[in-house]
Amino acid sequence: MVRRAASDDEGRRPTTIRDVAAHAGVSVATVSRILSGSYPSAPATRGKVMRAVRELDYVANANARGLAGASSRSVAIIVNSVVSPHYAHVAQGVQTQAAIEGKLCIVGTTGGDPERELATVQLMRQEQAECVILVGNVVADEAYRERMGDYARALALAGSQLVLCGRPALGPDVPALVIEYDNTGGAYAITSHLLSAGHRRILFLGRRDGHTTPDSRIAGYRAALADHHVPHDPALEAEGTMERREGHRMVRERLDAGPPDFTAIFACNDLVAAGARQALREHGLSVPGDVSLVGFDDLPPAADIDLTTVHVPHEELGRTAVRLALDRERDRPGRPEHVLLGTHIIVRDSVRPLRGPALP
Amino acid sequence: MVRRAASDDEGRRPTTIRDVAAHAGVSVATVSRILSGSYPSAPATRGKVMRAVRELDYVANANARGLAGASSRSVAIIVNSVVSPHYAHVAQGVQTQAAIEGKLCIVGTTGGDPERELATVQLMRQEQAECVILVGNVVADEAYRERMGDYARALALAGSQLVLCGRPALGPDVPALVIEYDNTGGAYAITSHLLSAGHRRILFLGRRDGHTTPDSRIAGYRAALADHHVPHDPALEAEGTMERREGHRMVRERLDAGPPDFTAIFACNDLVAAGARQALREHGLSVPGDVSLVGFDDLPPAADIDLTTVHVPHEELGRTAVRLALDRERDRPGRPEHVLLGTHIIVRDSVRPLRGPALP
DNA sequence: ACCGGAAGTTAAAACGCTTACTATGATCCG
DNA sequence: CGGATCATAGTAAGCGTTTTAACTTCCGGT
Repeated sequence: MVRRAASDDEGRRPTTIRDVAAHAGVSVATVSRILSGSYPSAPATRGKVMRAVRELDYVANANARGLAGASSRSVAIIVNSVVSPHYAHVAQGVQTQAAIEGKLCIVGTTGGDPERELATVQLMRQEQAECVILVGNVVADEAYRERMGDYARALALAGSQLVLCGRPALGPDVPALVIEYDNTGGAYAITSHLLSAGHRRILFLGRRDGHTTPDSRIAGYRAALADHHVPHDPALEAEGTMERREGHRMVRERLDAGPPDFTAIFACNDLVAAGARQALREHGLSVPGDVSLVGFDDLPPAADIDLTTVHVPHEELGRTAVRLALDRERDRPGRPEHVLLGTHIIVRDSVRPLRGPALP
Repeated sequence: MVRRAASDDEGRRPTTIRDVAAHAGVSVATVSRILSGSYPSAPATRGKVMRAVRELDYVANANARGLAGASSRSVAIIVNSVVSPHYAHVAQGVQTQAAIEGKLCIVGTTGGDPERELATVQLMRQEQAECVILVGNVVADEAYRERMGDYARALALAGSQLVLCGRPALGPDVPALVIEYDNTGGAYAITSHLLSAGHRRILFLGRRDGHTTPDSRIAGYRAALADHHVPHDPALEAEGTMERREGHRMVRERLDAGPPDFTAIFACNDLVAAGARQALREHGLSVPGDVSLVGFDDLPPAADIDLTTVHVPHEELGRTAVRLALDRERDRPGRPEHVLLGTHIIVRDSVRPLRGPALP
């Protein structure tokens, strides 16, 4: 059986537009036109062609289609990892909007490695993606910026478009769309929330100089402290990545070293907050009874642990990225090159006002 | 330099292999062969070509490449949603293995709609994906099975391959790879775990007849009850979908109606368990103090809420799907058509033994 | 009766690449 | 030293679409 199928091979080649044309008794050009729909055609012809398509179970070859002229109808998204809720939600937005626009979505992951990111961009360029969306946090290394700038130019030259999603612009002369959300503003707001509750010693979890996301969040934290005339203690800025276990580690190490010298914690994201919360409980401290805790992102773990946090419009970020990138009237004066989406606090049950005078 | 290269052509058309050939002073065939690496070539020629590629910043056109013979180098994955941890983790596995095999990954989402799923498979067929991986739970509707069977055959005919990942086979004559994990076994094991702790009235959360995943999990639950000679009370099977808020709803409605008539809960997945836990706490019941709680999946929410659950090898599922699908020695006798990956219990802190005689 | 043009259709030229098949020297054996 | 062998490189024929330009009809208007 299998052997027969294999030897039939030349006969069993997939149906092409030529087969459809022959079956319907028209030319390939007509079939192509009718299928792409963008051309007048007699109803009778149309009927014949559609029937042939159904009978032969014909599906167009996307490669040939892409080659012959029409754009490849695909958008590319590059993320660190698909399992991280942050990226997943942005990806979901991209997916949704891509589907609406009739494009499909190719995904690349980098594991946070700039080298792999660059390589993946090249891959997407090969693939003729209509736009390449880069999501998230990255090292603001100079050599890297330059290289990415080159790629942005290369993409633009090829009629594609680089989109930076949730990360700062590369430079004024780089042809890239930037869709950001207000990291600093959100961090400022939630730090103020803690300050209003009377907290003065707020531990920041996840400082990581040179990484764009933590950098802008810590900036909001510092600005809020300054505006409230609370002295800034660098010792209250713990260094670490944005992973759950890092949140756990940072708090554990701190508590192992002695009793807490803070009354509240601002974790640079919800994952870190979840880790921190676990470490606190392991040391017999409750949230918010003993320590107040806030995060950033408003992603799944937040609701589960009743965390007050900053809501980030992840899906909208992705949708906007696609929508703007595909908005092909490039010359249209109204088309923004830089979008900043707002963030806002979600109050749950992880912050308690500090009783009595709380000055250090 | 750049200006010259651009003005050489009438417009800013992207660099082609012909440009590279001209620049290097060789034929296109030579460039093609050197780039694909699958051919002997003199080191001198190779050097010239590589330099030209670098100088012109040439990247091959994947569409043309796919058209001209070489396979399209892409695998397709179709999931309900990218944000659900379950799908995300499988997708991660697919991504990883695809990257290892040098393929890229195109993703489609269906939102759980069978109609959209079918449409997306067609889209992937157009795209000439080397395999199409379908993940997860689905209604076992007969008409749907038949249509999917047709698609499986169409894909096979086109040299592609349908892979069913975490869902049951379509039928004996359907050319599809099936990668499952042991839902029933896992459910049996964790139910036994509760039974061994003395629980006799175990509430099952998430019955949904006709949906493959809940069906097979509840089957394990029932089998364990039967084997332990515990009477099976259909009233202890609450109906609902696999979402967090549904877990919350099912438990809330139950507790609103009267005091708990159960001592433990088996939620059909971790998300539902998280929702259930929240509802319990809102009613002043603690886990595991008052009620024991277990889930299924071992995904992020589980660790945060200290949930005893069944570990599912999600990533491995995705990796295996890609690996097997691309294993193109179809005739190789050893190539399995059906793989069943094992599951095992992860014990955390959400189950407490029941004291004293616990017979109903 | 003739022309201009609309409507519908077609032949054929791309699109950028891979890959038989073919050509060219250089090397080697008898 | 003639022809066979080998290592490279080139020629050209597709791959399955889209699209341009051209070609029929078939009108109504003059």
